[in-house]
Amino acid sequence: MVTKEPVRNPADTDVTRADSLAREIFAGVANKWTLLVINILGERTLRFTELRTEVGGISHKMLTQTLRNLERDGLVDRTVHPVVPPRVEYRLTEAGQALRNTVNRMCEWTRTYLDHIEAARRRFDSRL
Amino acid sequence: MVTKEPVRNPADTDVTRADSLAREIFAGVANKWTLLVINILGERTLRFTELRTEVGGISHKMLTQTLRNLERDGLVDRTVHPVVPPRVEYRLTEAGQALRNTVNRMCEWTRTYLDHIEAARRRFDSRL
DNA sequence: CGGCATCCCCCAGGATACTG
DNA sequence: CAGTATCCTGGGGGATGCCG
Repeated sequence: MVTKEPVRNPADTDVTRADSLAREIFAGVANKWTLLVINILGERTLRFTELRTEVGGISHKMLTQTLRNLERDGLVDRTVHPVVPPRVEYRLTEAGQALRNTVNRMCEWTRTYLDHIEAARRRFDSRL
Repeated sequence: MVTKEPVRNPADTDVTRADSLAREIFAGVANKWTLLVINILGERTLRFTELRTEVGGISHKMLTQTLRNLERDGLVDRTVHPVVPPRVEYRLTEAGQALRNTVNRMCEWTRTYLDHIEAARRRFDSRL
């Protein structure tokens, strides 16, 4: 007799625990380059170089690395067109799109609180 | 003649630009420790040590540093009770709460796609 | 064009310790 | 208990170069 859906050990799904799988995944995704790339890759399909120019300031190396991780986690699809010069296209998978929704909110949040934060900083810095 | 609300230079609000204010703020917030701390500080008010134990794996130094940044940006309020031993309490401001909403979604996303991602990784790793 | 490897530097971030 | 400072190491991340 087996449990059909072997329910995951709750310890794995707890972002709070330093050694949980959830934490591992969360930490892997929670960094600026990953989130920015996901944000740029909206509904669109983009080539490597397009991505590179759209994500301001990202280096060739970091973009490659970020994309490999995203591909490995199944958040982006990578399509290689067998032509010369090579044409490689990236687009979000369904899982990637889902994450993108949250990233979008984060970007909106940034815009919404820009002034607020800038003001808070001035206040904080100008007292002592 | 002045414009009443000096509309912000669009360049400042574009997360995409490497040198925009939006990017600066986004990048400052888009890292695991900051997001985890914000997530833990839900509606609750927590003391330093409580936070320390609730955010598994964070070092004393990183927690201090993260909290200072959040305080500076006006995302958390810091209350010092003049007693000995000191009692310092942290809670999210309205801006912090707003950000927390997006962080929560990100945590939920992590749980939702745990298996999905784990499977994708196995597939990716096991070919070549 | 896109991937991968190499070199290298700088700083994120941990460990430790002293103050109020 | 909380904050600050110092020390020190690993690895994040840039620059460059060479292949397919």
